[in-house]
Amino acid sequence: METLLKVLKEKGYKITPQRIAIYRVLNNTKEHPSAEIIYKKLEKEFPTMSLATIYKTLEIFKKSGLVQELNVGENSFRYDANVKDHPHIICLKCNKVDDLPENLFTHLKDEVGKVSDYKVLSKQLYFYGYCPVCKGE
Amino acid sequence: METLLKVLKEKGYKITPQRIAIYRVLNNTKEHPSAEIIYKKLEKEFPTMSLATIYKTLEIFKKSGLVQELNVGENSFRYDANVKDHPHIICLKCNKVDDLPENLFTHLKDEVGKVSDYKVLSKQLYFYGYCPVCKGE
DNA sequence: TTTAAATGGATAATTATTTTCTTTTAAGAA
DNA sequence: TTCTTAAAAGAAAATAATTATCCATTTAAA
Repeated sequence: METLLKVLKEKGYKITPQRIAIYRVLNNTKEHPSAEIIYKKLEKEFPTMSLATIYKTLEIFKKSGLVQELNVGENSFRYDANVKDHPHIICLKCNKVDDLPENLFTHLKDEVGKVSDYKVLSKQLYFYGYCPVCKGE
Repeated sequence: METLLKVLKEKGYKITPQRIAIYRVLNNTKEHPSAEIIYKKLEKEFPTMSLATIYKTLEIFKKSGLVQELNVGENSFRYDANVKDHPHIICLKCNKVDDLPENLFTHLKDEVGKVSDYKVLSKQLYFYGYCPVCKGE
């Protein structure tokens, strides 16, 4: 949370209750919520906050490196306050999105650089299957 | 192309000029076009074809395993007639999407299965950077 | 050739996201 | 602490991609 305050100040953005709340939601969950979900989680505490504020805030967070945007193949984006480069795994039945260990596959970027002629900067790795709960059904 | 005819027949879908044309576009390109792009590529040949037809057809192709849908982080999907599980690399400047060799990283699914308690079925690997053209600028 | 079922095309409807505009607020200056 | 003001919030309208609906037409199987 100090991270949030420090970064916002650094970049010249104002520190507002809404921004703090949105960051808190993201920082306290492992579930990689969408804008809509964040909105619902905060509607009791901030009854007047609009979805536009969520989107604008997420945009700022993204630009500032405070969150990363995930594209797991749904019709909306999800957000993760863990900005370290780490893979995700998605349950095809319950649509849960879990983290995978960050140290898994750290070497892949270099290998791709060798075979591709691209200057490789980042990656997004998504695995799909059935989660521990759903695979038993 | 025989694949298309065989699969459609197998699954009980009718073979129509539009479907053949859409599959032809996808099968003859490496550029992973979106629905919109496919639409534009075919508008001379099929001036009356609507975008809805493209979307409906892509849905059928997807369900039938004739194409795969890519989610490279844009606001629209891209489509690939190469349904083999292979990684992609996206240029952050010109937005080109290239294929990476299929045999790269075939073992990853098993490794994830070991550490995750998921039953892992598939994966999507996206790398980001600058393409050979753009990296020189 | 016949005919039921599937498809295509036009259009309206959805859904996620972005923009616009007005009011409110955070943060530094006085 | 109060004042000032640019930035932010909120409401509502606008976009853009995608999906659904409806009906005339086409396809494929008998």
